Parts: sequence; structure tokens; C-alpha cells
Amino acid sequence: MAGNSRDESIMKKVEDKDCTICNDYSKKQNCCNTSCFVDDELNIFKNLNDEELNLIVEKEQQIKYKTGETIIKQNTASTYVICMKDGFAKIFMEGEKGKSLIIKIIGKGNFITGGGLFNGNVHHFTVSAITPVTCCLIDSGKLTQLFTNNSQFAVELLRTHTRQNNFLLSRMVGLTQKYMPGRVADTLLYLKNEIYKSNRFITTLSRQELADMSNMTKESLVRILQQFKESNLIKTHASEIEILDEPALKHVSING
Amino acid sequence: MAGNSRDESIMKKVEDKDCTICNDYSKKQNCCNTSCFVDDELNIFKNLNDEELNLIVEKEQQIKYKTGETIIKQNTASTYVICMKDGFAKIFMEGEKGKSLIIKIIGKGNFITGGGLFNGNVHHFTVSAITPVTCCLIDSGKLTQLFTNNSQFAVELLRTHTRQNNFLLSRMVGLTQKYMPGRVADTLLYLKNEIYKSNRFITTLSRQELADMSNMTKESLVRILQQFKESNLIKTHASEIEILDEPALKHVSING
DNA sequence: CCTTTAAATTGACAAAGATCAATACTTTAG
DNA sequence: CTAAAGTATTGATCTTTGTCAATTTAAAGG
Repeated sequence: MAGNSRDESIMKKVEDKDCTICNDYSKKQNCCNTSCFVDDELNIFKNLNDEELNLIVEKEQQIKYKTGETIIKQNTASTYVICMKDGFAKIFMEGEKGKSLIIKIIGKGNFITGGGLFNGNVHHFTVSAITPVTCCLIDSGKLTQLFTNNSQFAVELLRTHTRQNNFLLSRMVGLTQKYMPGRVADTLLYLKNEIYKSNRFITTLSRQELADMSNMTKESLVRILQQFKESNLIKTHASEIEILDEPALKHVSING
Repeated sequence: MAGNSRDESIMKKVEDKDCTICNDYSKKQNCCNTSCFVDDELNIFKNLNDEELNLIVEKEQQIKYKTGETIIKQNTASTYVICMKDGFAKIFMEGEKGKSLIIKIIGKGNFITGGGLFNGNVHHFTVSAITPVTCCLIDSGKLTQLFTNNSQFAVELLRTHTRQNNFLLSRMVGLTQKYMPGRVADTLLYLKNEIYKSNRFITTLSRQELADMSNMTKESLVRILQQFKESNLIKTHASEIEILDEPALKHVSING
């Protein structure tokens, strides 16, 4: 969780440059711009025209967070929709007794709208950076303006929310009905397929965080990883994890 | 789960009448009509004008289900939004190994849109009647039409979805981070405050179903109820449950 | 390179919760 | 009213998972 001074110094360097987009020398950070939005199926802004896109990013700056910094704090209100431009963050809920439950990891191109859009704007989760993060904060008031003229945009937002809903439902069943090995298998497959997109990856997630994703203690998580290693399902060296036998992990996920 | 023949006979009688709304004697069931929608804050149709409301209910009939009948089956596609007109239903997920997790109970005035609205229309949960149910099935294609002209309606739908999202998040934390007494307390408080709206209620939910709401076995649920009775938090006679000490139950919910 | 601190791992033990089996109620069907 | 079937309750026992303490490994700062 502690700040990382090497990352920090690199960031400072970047921040010291003037805005490369608008060339306003009074600005020490890049502005947001339409390139902030990855051009994929999940982009809620994909149906907007240039004029609409510009309305959204107008006057917004990119914000940078260091590893461990809180981007959104649970139970506080904010009127931002966040678009991740670079880096990874964890979305998690802080329960009583200091326990955390990590709902998902977000990366480049992902949006965070879940909180209380049109609904009091209170966020029911905390978002914090697990690597240095660059993101755009878009005032959600601007979204409302778009609704009037562009119903396709509303459909897109609704689609995002039903998708999120279904994700939460399947996660809920997984967390409540599977034994520990099944839940750890799910976490590993999620990281491989959704986040790092590689069989072998170096993660900045600690064992405690992997445990928070799998709803168990760090000790239990370590023991399950150990079992997986002994069965040759995975290989690990400190923060590097390699999936050796995905079919077997899937089998554990379903039957474990 | 088995059908209830007394309920059935009553329903048959109702079904044999002609439509009391449109007086079309060829119809053996009531049509849907604008009175299907309860006039409260959660009504997603509250901002529609008469013309729009009529578009929605036009040609739709009320459908009746018997206790135990399946209204929506998990992993099937349907293009309906369901509006509950009478009775109660449970929304639950069927996991592997035959285990069920009841997400919530719905009653008069509630809508079911969660599934895959604008998103493939596949429902990720099963809905089944826990009492005789009357509901309207509204073709979701009609909703799309409304978007073009009424952006306020889109906002309303989004609001429903963010609310559902936040509900799922808090339920997820409750189910994963609380001990059994806390989870049972949550279930009882939910039934009292959200469903039956009375300290004393007779429920058609079996102990198994109460357990499915609390993520535990029926035996464990019974034991916790027994403890609550011994501590004078509740009183039970078969299917009747009475909350005697709500503050204490809330205390168990938070600290249990 | 060494010191200090944090993170990861391991083992022994305790607690929470599930399973299994037996018994007691309730409800339904005749 | 009574038998049969389903549901609820209880106790004994086993499994899963968490807790605590000790040890090892890795990382950060000088």
C-alpha cells in the first residue's frame, strides 16, 4: 500500500510538462481528450459524435494517482464518472471489522459509473490505485445533457449497468457457494483472462488482496496456491504467477 | 414447492370471468392497464404521459401463476419486463450442486428488468411465485420506443439499475462477511421492513427458503432462529414470525 | 551491502458451519 | 378422522475455514 518513490519520480517528470494537447502552458497536466476513450464494444461513449465527445472532455484534466491512493471513497458523494486512461485500480467494499471484499479490477478504457448515477451520487464502494493511475473525471451532469438528444447513449449506459448487474450476480454465487479452491481458481482465471490477458503475469496485488478477491484469509489463500503448485496447475515466483493448466483450473472452479 | 389446489380453484374462478377492463368477452383474463403500476417513487413509468402508458400496456394481458410456478427461468432469453400486480415471487440464482441463493423477494408494484435489457435478454436468475401471482409482461421492445422521446424515462430506468446494483453490493458484503446470526437477522429485518411491513407476519417461505436467503443450511437457520427465540428477539409459531426486539436484531446484524 | 521493515509462508489449534440420522410436527388426501 | 408425505427440529459428528504465533523471504533506504 505504501507509496513507491520510483514511480513517483517518474510521474513528477511527466507532470512537469505542459499540456501536450491544448498547449496551454499554465497547465501542468494533460487535458482529457477524446483519445481517452478506448475504441471497443464496452465504451459507453462509442455512439457519440465529435461535438458530443468534446462536450464531455471539455475543460476536464487528466488526474494522476499513486499506487495505494484512494480515487473514490465509499459512502462519499461525487458527481464524476471516471474513465481509466492508464494503470489498474481495485474496486472494493469495506465491511465492518476492517474486512475488504474486492469486487473487480479495472484498467485502461474501463468506466466507473456504478455508484449512484442519478441516484444521490453516493458511491457504495471504494476505488484505489494498485499501480500508478491516470484517469479522466467527467462531470456526470454532462451526461444528463446528452440524454435529451441521444437516446442511443442512454441505451449504452443501461447496457453497462445490466452487464455490471449480471457480473455481480455471478460473483455472488461464486463467493457464497464454492469452496476455497474454487474461489481461488476463479480469481486466477479472472486475472489471466480479464486483466493481464496472459498465462504469465506479474501482479501488484498482494496475497492479502488476492485473498480479498477470493473472500478468505491470506493464510488460506497461500495454502491453496501451494496446493495448486503441488498439482502443477500454476507456478509462482513472488509476484509472478503463471497458469500452467487452465482446463484443470476451470474444472476446480466448477466442481471445487 | 408443490401446487396448492385451494389456491388453484380460486384462480380458475377468476380466470373464467371476462375482462373487466376492456369488456372483450373473448378474453378470459384481465388486460393490463395503467392501474397495474403502483404510484410510488420506484415506479419506472411514473414520468410517462397517458399516451405513453397506453402504448406500454396495449394488447398485453395479465398473467397468473400458481405458487411454485416458474415465471422466468435462469439462462433463458425473454424480451419481457415484468410488473408485479399481486402476490410475491422470489428472485434466486441456481448454482452448481443444486444450491439456490435467493437474491430478493418482489411484490406488488415491483419491476423485473435486471436480466439482460438491451444486452442479449438472457436472464441470469430464476423468478418463481411463492404465492399466487398476477403480473403484466411488457415487451421490452416497447421501452426502446419510449427512449427516443422521453429521456426522463431513461434516467428512471438507470436509477432502478444503480439502485439494484447497490443492493447487490451490500448484500454481497453481508453474505460474505457476517456470521450466521448476522445474516439471519438481516433476512428477518428485510422481511419485516421491505416485504411484509409488519412486526408480525405469516410467510409462505419455508425454512429452506429462509436459509437460501441467508446463505446457510436449513438446519443452521433453525438453530439460529431457536437462539433468537431463547433471547426473546423473536417469537415463532410454524409459519408465523414476530419480531419482538428490532433494535437488538439490528445490533446482531451489525456486530454478528 | 547491510539494516530495517513489510510481506509471505508454515504449523498447531480453535471455531464456524455442514452433514447425517433420528424424531416430531404439519399438512394433505383419502 | 387418520394415514401418508412433506417439513421442521434436534443432537452427534465431521469438514472447512479462520486465528494465532513462529519463521522465512523479499523489499526499501541508507
